[in-house]
Parts: sequence; C-alpha cells; structure tokens
Amino acid sequence: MDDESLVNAPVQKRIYAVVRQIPPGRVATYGQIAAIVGGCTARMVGYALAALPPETDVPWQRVINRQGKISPRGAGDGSLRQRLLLEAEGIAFDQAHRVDLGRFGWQGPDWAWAARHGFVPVPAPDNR
DNA sequence: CACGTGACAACTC
DNA sequence: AGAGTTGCCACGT
Repeated sequence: MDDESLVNAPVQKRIYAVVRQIPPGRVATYGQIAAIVGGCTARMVGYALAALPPETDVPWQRVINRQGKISPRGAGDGSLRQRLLLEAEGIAFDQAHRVDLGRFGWQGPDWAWAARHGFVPVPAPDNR
C-alpha cells in the first residue's frame, strides 16, 4: 500500500510522516525526527519543514530544536504562531521560552507503525 | 556561555 | 540534462 511506498518515498516525505505521528500536547526535536527517519540529519528535518505549505496537515509546530526552543524562522512571526499553537495544545513554556522536553518530549512513534513504514530499527530515543 | 564546524536534498530556470 | 539557489540544526571545544 501507500505505507510501503514511504520506504521508497523521498526523505522529506518520510519526515512528514514521522512528524505527523506526533500526538497533540507533545513536542519532538529535529534530531529526534532525524534519528527516527534514519540516514537523515537534523538539519534536513528543518529544511523539510521549511518546505511545508501553510495548509499542510503536518504538525510542524510540534517540532522544535534541541534546546527546547522554537526556531527563529526567517521572519520571526512564524515562531510566535508556533508558540501559540503549542500553548493551545497544553504545552507550557518557561521563562526562557523553553519547553521542558522531559515533560512534553515525544517518546517516538509506535513500533508497529514504525515497522510498517520501514523505520526499523529505530535508534533508542534516550531511554534515560 | 559563545563560537565555529559538519553536513543534504529538493525545486526552479 | 545540468547547475544554481534555498532552507526552522546539533555537537564539541
């Protein structure tokens, strides 16, 4: 089915698929997405999200940098919108405009889902 | 805490 | 068919 096509799909498409699996009220980092997709660097994730249309179904807003902060984006207004969207989902920002990845950090997609898309083996998401 | 480095893919002309 | 341009990082020292 289309799911398997994902394996042959361009990297960006795979990234979108993973980001789409992030549940509301949860945030993931570029590096995390990159690690799940595999063979992809964190920057590639940023590039992919930057190429997303304004009406995409991909929750790009839930993807933030490793610092737990929102990327500055070119204009800067987009960052504000992203923050509002996250707050609307229940994500809390601290005084430093940072999100506690330990609380809201996404633990990764379901193994069954990942396996279905050929995202296995998935690198250990910091079992901590 | 700040700076510099390392590193890729997709789109358009 | 090829080349150039554009684009929301992470890590170590």
